[in-house]
Amino acid sequence: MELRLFRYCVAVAEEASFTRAAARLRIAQPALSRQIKAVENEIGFALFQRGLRGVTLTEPGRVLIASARTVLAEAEAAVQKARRAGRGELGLLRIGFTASASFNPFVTGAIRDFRTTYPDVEVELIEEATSFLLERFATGRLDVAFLRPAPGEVDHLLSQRAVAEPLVVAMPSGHKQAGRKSVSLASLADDAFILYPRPNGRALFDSIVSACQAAGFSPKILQVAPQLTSVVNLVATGIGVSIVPRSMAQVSTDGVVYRPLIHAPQAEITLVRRNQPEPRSAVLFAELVRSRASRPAEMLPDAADDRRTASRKAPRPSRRKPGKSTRTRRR
Amino acid sequence: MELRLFRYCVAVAEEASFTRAAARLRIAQPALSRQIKAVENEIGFALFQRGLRGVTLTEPGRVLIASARTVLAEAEAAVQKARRAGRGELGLLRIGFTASASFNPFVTGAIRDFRTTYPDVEVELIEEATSFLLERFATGRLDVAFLRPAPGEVDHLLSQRAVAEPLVVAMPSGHKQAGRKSVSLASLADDAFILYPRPNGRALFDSIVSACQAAGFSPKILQVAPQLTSVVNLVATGIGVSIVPRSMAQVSTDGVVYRPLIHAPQAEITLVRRNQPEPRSAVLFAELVRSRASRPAEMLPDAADDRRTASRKAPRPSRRKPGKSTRTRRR
DNA sequence: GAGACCCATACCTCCAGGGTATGGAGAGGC
DNA sequence: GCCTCTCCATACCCTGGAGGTATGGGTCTC
Repeated sequence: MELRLFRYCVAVAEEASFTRAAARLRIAQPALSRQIKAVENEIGFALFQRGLRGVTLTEPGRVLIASARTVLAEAEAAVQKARRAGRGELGLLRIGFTASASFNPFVTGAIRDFRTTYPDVEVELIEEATSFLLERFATGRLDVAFLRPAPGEVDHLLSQRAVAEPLVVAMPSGHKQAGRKSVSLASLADDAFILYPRPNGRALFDSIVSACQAAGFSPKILQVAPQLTSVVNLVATGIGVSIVPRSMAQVSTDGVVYRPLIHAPQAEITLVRRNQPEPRSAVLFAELVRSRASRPAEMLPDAADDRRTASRKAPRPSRRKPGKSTRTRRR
Repeated sequence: MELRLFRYCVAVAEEASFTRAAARLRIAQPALSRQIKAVENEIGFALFQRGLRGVTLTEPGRVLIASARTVLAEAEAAVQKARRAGRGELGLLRIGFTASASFNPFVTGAIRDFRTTYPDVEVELIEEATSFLLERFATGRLDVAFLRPAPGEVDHLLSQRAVAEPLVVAMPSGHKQAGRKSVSLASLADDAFILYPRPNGRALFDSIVSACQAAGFSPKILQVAPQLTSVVNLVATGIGVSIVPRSMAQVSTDGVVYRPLIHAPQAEITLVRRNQPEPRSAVLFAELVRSRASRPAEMLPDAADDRRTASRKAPRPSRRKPGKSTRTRRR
């Protein structure tokens, strides 16, 4: 059974006449008669009651035509949906980001912006360490990602600068420098540094270490925190200080204060995406990020909003559509 | 776009290979390649990412295949449903009956029985006077009906005897014969008779009149009741008596008593159906009625059940399926 | 009874879907 | 490094079935 036959049946039913239906279908009446007969043979029952003034539907005819209409409509809809998917307006986009990027209002704002601009694209959020994100790219399990790549780490992928933010010091509130308005790296030469493992995020690790070396010392590293958020908690215990991207200051933990660094190095967040079988939605996302990046942060209402609400209880009043979901994965 | 192309796309997606899919579809691989390419041209985007070891779906491909599967399944289901409709197991059956027949447990039992046996046949119940039912047959707006035809009235239709029941007297409870166990027609010679208009039901009217004449008198007819149920209410007012089918005794109204007639005439209910473009479900219904009619009433659990519950508040605990409905029309 | 209308049958045409042969490109084995 | 295998694409040919024309049969209308 082919859709053509469904179309013919519907036409005959609507015109209540083989002759008129054939005219509408731009085929000859005998051809139509034969095709309808073929359908009736396949069904095993007459679909039309041939009368003297046209035809009427039999009961199986009524039932078939009712279904045929929906089948035809859905077939057409399937093609349209595929086209939309081709344009990137519909489908699935897997967005990865590192824990440190997830606190950046530019990143969260871009994702939210994308979801409202393209509501039919299902967004899957994947928070993982840079190394795992890159592994996902290699195996095709990720479309775009915000991360902080080390030099050369993403040469095989398309990448574009998304946003930069200065690093700040996170220190116990009882630290001797805690009273200062800003802190120089050199003054932390004797402190223990809490960082997370270098393999999980080479770029940030290396830039912190090299900034210290530029300030004239090699940091004493207590490399114990698996997650970025646990770094802050460890700082709160007083065992050491840390250097984190400024947006981490949103995580206001009792016993931790954040202070700007004098001559602070910038930590860049890069948007990376696959280049070979690249879904169009990833291109749309990259374009959206690019246009956001070209605007100053103050002009981004979402980002500003994000910063204000970040420390509150429900930072994101997500009114999600039924049927659409934003899945989030963490390791 | 034809279903064949959907089938091809699904096969390629499932096999992840043009070669294997072609083998499964029993066509040559180049033919399949060409057809898929045609689809991709129509969509405007590649559906498959050609790799070295087979192919993978692109995003528009994923979207199309997901829809294609449901379209294919529904197309197949449409054919199956039409076949079922042809066998009478699915569709619409319009069952008519007169008011007097609607009180007969055989009739209601048969309808209920049909609904449980063929749950996918939507039953439309139409309660109208015999004359209107016959008019509906003439214009094809009815499939089967329970009625009491006058001689020759249904010769152009298929008809079969369904059930017979004796006539009984309905009289005011203060009537002088009310105390008797059974009543002879002759003893009612001086009473006024409440009947409904002859054109609405010639058969019953005529059989009552001729029974009276056989008993030696012409009834004085107060012909004022448009509905059968109002006959009973009028009897309750004390202005006269009536002769009704025994199953009407279910309508227990204060002030009315029913008494068997001595040598009571039988009132037959006939099942009538169209013969020309007859839906198969009407045949199934007629067969069901025929098999019920061949069994004695005592062996019909539904009928017995019906009689017991008829005078209660909710005579029919209709647990109807969602989506299916039993429509009822009255004039 | 002639004409109109409508669907069915008979027979012919032609193109699209399918087949065979072959090419090209990358992966893997020796 | 070359051969081979795998897999998809291209080129070209063939055939079945969809579609066209001519015509017939039945019924209603005028």
